[in-house]
Amino acid sequence: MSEGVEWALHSCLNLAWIGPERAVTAARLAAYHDLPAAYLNKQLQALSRAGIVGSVSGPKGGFRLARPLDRISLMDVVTAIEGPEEAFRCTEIRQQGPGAGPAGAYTAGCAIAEAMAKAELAWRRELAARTLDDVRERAERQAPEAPDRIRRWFAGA
Amino acid sequence: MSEGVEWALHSCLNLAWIGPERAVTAARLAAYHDLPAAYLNKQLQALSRAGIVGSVSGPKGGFRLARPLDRISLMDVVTAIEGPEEAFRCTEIRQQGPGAGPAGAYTAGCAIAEAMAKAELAWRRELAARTLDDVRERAERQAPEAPDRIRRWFAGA
DNA sequence: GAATCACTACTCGGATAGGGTGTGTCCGAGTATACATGG
DNA sequence: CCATGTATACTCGGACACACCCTATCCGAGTAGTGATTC
Repeated sequence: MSEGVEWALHSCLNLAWIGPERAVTAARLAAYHDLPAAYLNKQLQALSRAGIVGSVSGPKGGFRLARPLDRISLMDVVTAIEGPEEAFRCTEIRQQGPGAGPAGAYTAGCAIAEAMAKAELAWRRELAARTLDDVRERAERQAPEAPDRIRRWFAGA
Repeated sequence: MSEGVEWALHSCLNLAWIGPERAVTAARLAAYHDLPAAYLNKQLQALSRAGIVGSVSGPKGGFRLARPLDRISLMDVVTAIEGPEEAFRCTEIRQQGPGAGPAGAYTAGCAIAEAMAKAELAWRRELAARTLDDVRERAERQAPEAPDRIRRWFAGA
């Protein structure tokens, strides 16, 4: 899985802790975790296209969350970065070569593809059920001082 | 996900239908679905290393299943081809840059990584629960004539 | 003094190179078969 | 005729190129602020 997913998730949480009052630039979000600024910008663009964050150009510009954390699921972020394609894609090799049966015999779906799709569905269901607010809550329970530290750092120079 | 997974799964089912009496060469398995023989051979090697299939060299050589289908899970095949690494790997960017808190503050796991790992666990659990024999049964119910057709083709020239 | 306008500085957005992993191919190591040879 | 040794053909196994996508970077489009200019 793309590394950008991890960056996007952390950045969303940071944006939430900073608050929606002012926009934060990609460069600043990147500096906070020592990430390449231009590349993080690319990931944030993807989040923007997906409607997860809003963006404004120019001075005082930057990114901010487009909706509250409890309305953003892990699935939303993963889909925004990785795309909507399934990990396992059936290429219907059963219909290729001498192994292909009579035409029209393949009305039923490939049993292998179905089994793989079912497993992937379980994964997606789990991701869709967990919102970023759940993650935030757990993170704050583990490190209660983190939100303040983050807010202060981003408020400073 | 690697395309080899699909090939490996179909090949395992084909091997089961052919029967354990004689070994089948990678070239023949590949020809059945019009796949590049040398590359399918590579995937079968991975299955061999994982102990899913057995291999013998020389004339009359080839591959055959190392154990019955009901003792081979989808997870086994995926792990054999893709490797044991998790799809989402946490690089602990929360400990990088100015955002890093005091040393020793990170005894608890990253909440993001935990949530992603839980989803992936659901996926793995589903794959581990489904055996190739389940898939075979469903496939035979959808196309009852397929096993005979496969057996005949591999028996022929 | 206030309004208008041009200028500047700053940020996102997409277009542009580089590297690593999957994809595809090739040749050598090893073995069962077939055949020639000798008893 | 039977046993033995040898040559041979065939297959797996790993080493070797190629391609595509992720990673990383740069420059242009657009905007808010600032200052000068004019009424």
